[in-house]
Amino acid sequence: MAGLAGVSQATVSLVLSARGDGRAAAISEETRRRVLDAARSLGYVPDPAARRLAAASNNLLGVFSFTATFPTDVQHSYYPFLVGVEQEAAARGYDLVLFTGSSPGGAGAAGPDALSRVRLADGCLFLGRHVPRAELKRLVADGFPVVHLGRREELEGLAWVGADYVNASREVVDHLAELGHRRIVLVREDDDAPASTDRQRGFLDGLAAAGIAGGPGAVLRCADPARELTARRVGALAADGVTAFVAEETDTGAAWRALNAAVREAGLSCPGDVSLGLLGSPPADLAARPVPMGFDIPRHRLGAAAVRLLAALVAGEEAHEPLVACEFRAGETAGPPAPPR
Amino acid sequence: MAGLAGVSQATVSLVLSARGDGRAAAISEETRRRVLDAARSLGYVPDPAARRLAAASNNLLGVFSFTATFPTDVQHSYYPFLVGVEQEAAARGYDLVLFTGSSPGGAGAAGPDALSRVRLADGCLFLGRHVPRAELKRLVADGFPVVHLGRREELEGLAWVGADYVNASREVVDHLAELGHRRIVLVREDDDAPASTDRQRGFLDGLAAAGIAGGPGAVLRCADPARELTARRVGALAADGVTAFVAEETDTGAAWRALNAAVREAGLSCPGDVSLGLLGSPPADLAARPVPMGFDIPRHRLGAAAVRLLAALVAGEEAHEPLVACEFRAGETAGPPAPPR
DNA sequence: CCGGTTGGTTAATGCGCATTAGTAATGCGC
DNA sequence: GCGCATTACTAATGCGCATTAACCAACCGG
Repeated sequence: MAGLAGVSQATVSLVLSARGDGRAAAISEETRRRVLDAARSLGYVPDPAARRLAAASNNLLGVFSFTATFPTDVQHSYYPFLVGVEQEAAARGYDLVLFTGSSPGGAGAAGPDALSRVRLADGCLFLGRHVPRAELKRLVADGFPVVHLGRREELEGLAWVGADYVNASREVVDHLAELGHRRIVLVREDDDAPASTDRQRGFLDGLAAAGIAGGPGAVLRCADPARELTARRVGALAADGVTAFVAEETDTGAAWRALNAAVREAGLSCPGDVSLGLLGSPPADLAARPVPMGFDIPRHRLGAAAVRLLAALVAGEEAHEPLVACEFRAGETAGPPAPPR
Repeated sequence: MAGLAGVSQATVSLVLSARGDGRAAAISEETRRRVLDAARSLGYVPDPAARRLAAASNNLLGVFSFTATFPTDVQHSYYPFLVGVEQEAAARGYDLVLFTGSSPGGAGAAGPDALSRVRLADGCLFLGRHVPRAELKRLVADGFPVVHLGRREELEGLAWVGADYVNASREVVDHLAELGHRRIVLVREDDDAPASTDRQRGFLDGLAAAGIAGGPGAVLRCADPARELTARRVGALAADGVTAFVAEETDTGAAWRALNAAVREAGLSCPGDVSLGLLGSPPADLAARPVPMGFDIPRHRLGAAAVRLLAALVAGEEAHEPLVACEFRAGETAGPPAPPR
């Protein structure tokens, strides 16, 4: 231990774990220097496990992902989140521990104690849908700082950050309303995930704010968009006065794909005859022109927000606003409505 | 502690940390069951920090990158390596610690002790060119297990893994020779990085093996390929009997770009009039058709190899072969040479 | 010259576990 | 019935640190 090179042991601890703020502890400048020098020359570093055991903290934030953190399929990865996570963690002086949760062949994956390794860090961020509830609940119940990336309200007391789909969807409708559209239809899939219901709520809010009657016809709920959303149906709606369509974003992008196909087949031009909006980002294979009007989920900001929240929890502070605003994207698929015939 | 619910304490430890293999310790079946039941009903989980403290190894592998690990610019990131690193680490039961070395605003970034945090893990992987030599040397000298991703021979005793450019480049030439080409020219930039010289060596080896005279004209070294590699020059070479060109891969892809442009301008068709090879992967913006003949650096395998090597060092074993073979890519830019006129 | 005070340092304690030496209980042979 | 081996468990120790009470020196006012 560095104590030999210097003078004592507890002193080393006092020097190395000196809190930057507040009272600068009772250590003479000379001693401090001696200790630091010795530590450097010996390459001494306090053992994080010991630090943690001794009821302190070790400046480590865990990241536990239930799909491989670095999947081979980059498309559906958490990479964009991690960009923000890493930046924010670095800015706050934390290092990251990647718990390789259930990677292919993952080690600690199986057992019920897979999650317990996480306690090695000061707190932990969870990514992915398939987090075992029981385990997570225990962590929360034990007062271990935990933040879930993505909305997660069913679990009492679990902190989370998510994107504000309601307001973002509302902005899309606002935009269409400002352009002059009075008949707008939402195409969504038949799914009750919060991400879907949030978007619908924002959509309806937007209609209401614009003084447009929602009515049951304003939302098209399709179990199989590709089959149900035919060119004929879209054509009929357009003929009936609908001038704008909005589709929700999902993993598959089915609603958006079907909507686009139907509009094209119906012989309608996009910004000209009807305006289209996408409540999210386009799937990778449709990312090229034309850029859809809609919004982007600020994944890196979400990651950063999650770290901020986690850091606050670790520090014993209270949680703040968990919703992060999305970024409106003007795109090229929305314009003034065609004059009625 | 679960001891109360059961009978003792050390017994709990014996039960819970029972090694599956070997001698099943001296615990009666009944006691074992009692302990397990109690543990389950109390939701007891051994504190990993304490375990590590007592066991003296923490199953953590460090990853220290001198550019942000998750850069905003995904193109030039270490992401592909990390895919392999994570998989291999997971497979071996290690967790990863990301030392946010010099991320923008990084915390421990500045000080000379930035690297010493690394000792927290059982060993550490280093990515990036700008690793401070002195610090690294200290780690190595102290016997701390260190592996550098990318060739690094100047530092005595530093373990590293790298791609085998020599053999990969040679294979490219072999392929051309088999197709019947007898006059092949290498276009490279004016840089003495090992990645460049390795490729040239492999190229020359390939020529020699095919019984083709290397001669000084076989290698075109350009400080500024875009300017020096004109259509006229390429045309002249082709007229002189050169039937195949090979370009080295660099960050910018300048040599490959210039070669392609020159061939096109010279009015030469690619697999028809001349064959082209790229010693590496095409830059992202040229990744579409036509796929160049050449080789791919198996980044994820490199990452995995690095972890294997590091794990071996941690276990006190000796290092193995540091070179990882590249994958030959037939592509669409090479064919039999045009018959001489 | 003494009690009081402050600044600087250390000895001692405990975090929760793995490990090892040691104890109690039982079985076995002679 | 006594030694001796086995089996089943426990007491004790230490991992490396943070923390805290305690200690020592010097200094100060009275």
